Amino acid sequence: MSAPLTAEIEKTGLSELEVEAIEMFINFLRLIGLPKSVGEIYGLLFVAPKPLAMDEIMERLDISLGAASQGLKLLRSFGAVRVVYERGDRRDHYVADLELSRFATAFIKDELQPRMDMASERIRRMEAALSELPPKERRATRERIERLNHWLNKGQKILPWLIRFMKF
Amino acid sequence: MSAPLTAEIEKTGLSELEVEAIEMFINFLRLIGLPKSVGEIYGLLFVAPKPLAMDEIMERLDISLGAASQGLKLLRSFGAVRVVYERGDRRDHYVADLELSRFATAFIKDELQPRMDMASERIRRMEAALSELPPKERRATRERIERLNHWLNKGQKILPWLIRFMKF
DNA sequence: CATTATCTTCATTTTTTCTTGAAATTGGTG
DNA sequence: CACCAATTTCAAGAAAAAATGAAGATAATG
Repeated sequence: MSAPLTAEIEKTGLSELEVEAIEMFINFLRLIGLPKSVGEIYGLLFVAPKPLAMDEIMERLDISLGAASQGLKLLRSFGAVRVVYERGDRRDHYVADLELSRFATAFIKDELQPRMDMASERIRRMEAALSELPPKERRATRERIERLNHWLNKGQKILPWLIRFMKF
Repeated sequence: MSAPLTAEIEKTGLSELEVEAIEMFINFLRLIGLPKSVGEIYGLLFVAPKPLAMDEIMERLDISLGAASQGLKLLRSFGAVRVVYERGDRRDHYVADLELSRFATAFIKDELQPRMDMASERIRRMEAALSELPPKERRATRERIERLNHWLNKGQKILPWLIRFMKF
């Protein structure tokens, strides 16, 4: 097999640059619970020199119609991807929003904050359940619950700060 | 079905307090990619008034030998759980370390930092691959890679700070 | 040092999550 | 307004992750 003259990787039809970007985003987005296909799509769009239509994305990444549609829908919902209209083409075209903090804020909003709210309620219920405990265990258990509460508050405090930091 | 006289929930053998703690930790630890069984174990130990042996954990949570052994191994590796010796009992007994920051630091060390290191290398390779690009696209692409780099540095900067904040 | 309780490992099974693609829907176009 | 390209949805299939438990390893005890 001869070395390619361009950066195209024959087998995949993706340049080395694209492959690196795609793999990077697969890795990072997986960290916040997003499926591989979503990382692929965002990675491809992140380095794309021009807006891509869904069928181009499907073809270049070799993913299904459904994965492309659902992945783009999710990325749109995060604001991580935007639709741009290309004159003379019926298809929607997509560009990456380069503001990576969108992923973090979406994660906080969709995953972290709801769990923290639930945790607050749980802590309240745990405090109520303390009375059912043998008196001997009460003090130590109350302290542990207090510690949970402390952590939760700390988390709640740092989140807005973190968001601001990420947005620069 | 009559209301239980104690806090024991007949069906599960777990008190309401324990159930709340367990569910809370299942939820939070899942966020950092840990399986349900690990959250269950830590949650149970977090509110346990005394050290528990592995077989007690298995029985109370109704999980398998393997899940208990592997979960405890992982938690030990994080420092989230410690072994204490109970005189006159051959079994290892476990207590939760209450310092929740251990999970965060383990996550950073095991998941986040390695990916950041990989990303650094990728960015270097992407910069090298720029030369293969049509000159027209180079500037814009270089800027995007630069933006990735910027984010990565920002991340690297904030991590030690975050860790310190969590440890108080 | 043989016995036995305890614990770990790992091949298999189960469960969960992700992807696929056909069918239904939408919306632009002639 | 009928057509058809583009997109969404979702039931079924595939892949990945987690749980199980038997077999093997370890270590305490008499």
